[in-house]
Amino acid sequence: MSDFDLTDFLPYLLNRAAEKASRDFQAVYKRDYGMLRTEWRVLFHLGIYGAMTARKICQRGELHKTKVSRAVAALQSKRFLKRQRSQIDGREELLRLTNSGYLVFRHLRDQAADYHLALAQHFSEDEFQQFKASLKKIIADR
Amino acid sequence: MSDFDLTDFLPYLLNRAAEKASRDFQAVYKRDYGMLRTEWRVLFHLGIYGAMTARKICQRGELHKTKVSRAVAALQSKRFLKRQRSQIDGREELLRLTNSGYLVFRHLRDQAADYHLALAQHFSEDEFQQFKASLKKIIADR
DNA sequence: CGATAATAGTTGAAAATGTAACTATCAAGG
DNA sequence: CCTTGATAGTTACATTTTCAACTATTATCG
Repeated sequence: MSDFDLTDFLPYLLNRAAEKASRDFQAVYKRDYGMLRTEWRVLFHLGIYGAMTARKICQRGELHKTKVSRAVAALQSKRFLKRQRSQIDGREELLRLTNSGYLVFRHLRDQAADYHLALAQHFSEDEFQQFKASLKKIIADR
Repeated sequence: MSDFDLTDFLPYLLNRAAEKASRDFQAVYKRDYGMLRTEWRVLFHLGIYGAMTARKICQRGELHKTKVSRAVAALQSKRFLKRQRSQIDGREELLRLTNSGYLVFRHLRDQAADYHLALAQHFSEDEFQQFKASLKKIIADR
């Protein structure tokens, strides 16, 4: 019918691979903590890089501020983080994980590391490095 | 705070790369034809592989049947495809692009090829082949 | 044949997302 | 200071997606 090969079209491949990886890993944070993808991302940003404002999370993760705003509200209602209004700039809030939020982060971080390792099994060390480098090229491309 | 590197976590990288590629290419089919991602996928399946049932599209593209059902309805209302109830199995419908649907497919296929080429520019031939092979590994992994 | 189960596809309600408009605070120039 | 414009974050509304229940048809097996 046509010689265009869908299974070679990069956006299609990327989407299917991402959907698959997301579904697999989502199973963990959704089942165990009822979290959504953006909540997971926010939790990880705070867990890894420490307390920061929502704006910083938006910048670092290229997430829209409404997504982050909702994720923060959800994480707060689960008591995984606290907000602290800045004394210097009254618009900003510093977001900081609570103890239980940090425990959850560590649990999920370990699960993530396990899953990452399981995926890496499919590749040689070189292949895997190159694969990640290629993905970063796509992301970095403005 | 933690030595886990988010920017090296494969599901995260995959998601960001996929989001970026999707956003870029979505601009074309959304702007020109008001189509959604699943509509685009269904159109491409029919354009490339010829007429088939919704069920086949679900299987081939790993799409949920409600998504496909709604995409088919949308494409039909745009007059891009026709349905034909099977004589053999009264539950099935054969989906077939109309002439205008096929024209749209060809236009988008060309745009896709262009975009694909633009992405490929960032890689050597070998890198690009390897990149696609890696993505296929992820997808194929059951 | 007739009951039960399976399959193709649709639909409605709930959840999630995107877009734009909104509040509150800060910055800069006159 | 005071007006205008920018920024941090929230909210409302429309669009999409997901999940489960539904209809209609075919398959299986006593």
